Amino acid sequence: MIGLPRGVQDIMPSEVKIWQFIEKTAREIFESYNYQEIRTPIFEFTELFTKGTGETTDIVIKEMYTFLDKKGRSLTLRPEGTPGVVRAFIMNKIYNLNIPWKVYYIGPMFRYERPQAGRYRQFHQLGVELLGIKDPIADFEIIKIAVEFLKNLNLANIEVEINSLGCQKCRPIYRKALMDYFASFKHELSEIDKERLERNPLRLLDSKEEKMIEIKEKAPSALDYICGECQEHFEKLKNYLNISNIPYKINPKLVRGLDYYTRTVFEITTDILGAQNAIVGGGRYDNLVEIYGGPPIPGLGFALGIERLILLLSKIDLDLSLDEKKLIYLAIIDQNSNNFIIDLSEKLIEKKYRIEIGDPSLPLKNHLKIANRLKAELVIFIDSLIKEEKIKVKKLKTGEERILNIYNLVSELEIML
RNA sequence: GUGAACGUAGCUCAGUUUGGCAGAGCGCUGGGUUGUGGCCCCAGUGGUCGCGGGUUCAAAUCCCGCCGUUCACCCCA
Repeated sequence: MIGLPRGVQDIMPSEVKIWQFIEKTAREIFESYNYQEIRTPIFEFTELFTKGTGETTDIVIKEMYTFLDKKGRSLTLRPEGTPGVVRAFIMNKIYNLNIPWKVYYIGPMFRYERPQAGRYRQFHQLGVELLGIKDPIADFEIIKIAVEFLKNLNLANIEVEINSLGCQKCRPIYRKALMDYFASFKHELSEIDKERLERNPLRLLDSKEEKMIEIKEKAPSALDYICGECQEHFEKLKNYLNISNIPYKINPKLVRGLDYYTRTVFEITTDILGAQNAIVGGGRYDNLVEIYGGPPIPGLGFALGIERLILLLSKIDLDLSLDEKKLIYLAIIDQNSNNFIIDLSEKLIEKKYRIEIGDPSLPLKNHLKIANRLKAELVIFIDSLIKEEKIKVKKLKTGEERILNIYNLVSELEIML
């Protein structure tokens, strides 16, 4: 038997309902805030991610599925959604006519990591991006949409954490302060952390190594170093959150693993997912459009892991069968009724029923067994009665049976249901 | 990439400590009962014990390698 590569999986029919429910809810919420869906390619030039996501990030250093195509071009399966969206924004010159630009996406992402619960090599993200608004009301809107979405899925036990990483002007000052601070502990740092210190000292803040937890406790906080404008931006965001009663926690140690973030970063976490506690992550990226060679247009967004969401939802009871169409099982006993069966099937489907056409070679008993297993509401017996233009119908729940005239069959069925 | 646990029927798992005929429940198939399905009763079906190698008279069981899953680290969604 040929198996499956590590970290990828089938989403089988029995589990697809929850996916559809999540996607439907997402579309409803996002579109009610006037976001439109965008579908970008699953692979892009590798450069898009090295430049955008960042050379110092773990994603780029060790997690990308990168390969050469037949002409020797370096391509990469997208590890996250934002770079593709921003690329599309620039390539299609949206900034000339259509900002702010509000889009969302749903689709697979790929990262070469050791799989764990809620973490796979092919996983699915649902993300929202907003380009062209500098005002903190945009930061608020993005967080609000994420919270609203989770609320609509009946998720409790979630916490919003926010932080500000400053802008191009003040970030270097903070970066310097962090380097100076950690440099004094240099002899205590692990090899990886020493390297981080040089390349991206912000990343040291979410290290979970025992020594680091202690050291970083007293590390300088970004909020003390950011400039006046960034301070004001952050204050305004907090104010919006207060007004709309979205509870949040300021986490000065919250940094994110992508290089392009500026100012606001946020995460929505839960305590019931073990180490994979981040369910939503996002932030502002005011320089990314420029990094890709576009005009100076600010942007921000969030992404959410669908597999993790499903893991969370599996802990609460959800009835997803409510909006299903009612199932009618056609038990074919008389083999010479093809015309009638085809005609009846079409009529039932037109009336928004689901139908299951039973295997005509089965005995009556098996038809009922299968109909019961499929949770059919009604079984229609197509047997010798058809010669008298009559047909027998059984309601499975009550066992009630009726003989109906074929001419007003469909309307009689509605009465039985 | 590091450390640990695990992998037995379609599913959930027992059996591994101390090597000795491959097991249970659910499901599935057939039968009985029921007005013809569900409930109940009876019977049957189902396995390369993850894969490969080694030790042994004998391996699901002990040893080694590989693959996969899970948990933690790393990191992130």
